[in-house]
Amino acid sequence: MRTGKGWDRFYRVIARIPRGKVATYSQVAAWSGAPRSARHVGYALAALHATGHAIPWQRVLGARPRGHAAVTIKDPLGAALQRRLLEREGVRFDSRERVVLATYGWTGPRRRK
DNA sequence: TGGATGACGTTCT
DNA sequence: AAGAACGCCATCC
Repeated sequence: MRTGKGWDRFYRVIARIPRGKVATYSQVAAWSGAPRSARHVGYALAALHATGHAIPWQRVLGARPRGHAAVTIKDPLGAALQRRLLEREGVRFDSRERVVLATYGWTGPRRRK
């Protein structure tokens, strides 16, 4: 991608999110070492379109109150795709189109063992 | 070089 | 409770 390595940190964390689990933009930012840069995680993911990536972008959602997360992609088609991809791997959305992090949230990268 | 831009998040109305 | 207003800050142009 034409944006530089600044976003590789985000991609590295996102690439480790297990299938069937999700993380929020702010969590990815924090686990990448840039705790105030949640926006840039989304910005970095938007840039993936051109790269022929292998990043599980669909596993990153926007934070919501009470331990929930939701799709925040503005483009309706992209949003529908994200939800479809997640449901395909077992993530369930509630009646308000939100995901319960207690069930599907990734707990973050493990410290070296 | 500086201002605009956002797949965000929190606080204030 | 819903929506507007900010704060954030790497990248773009």
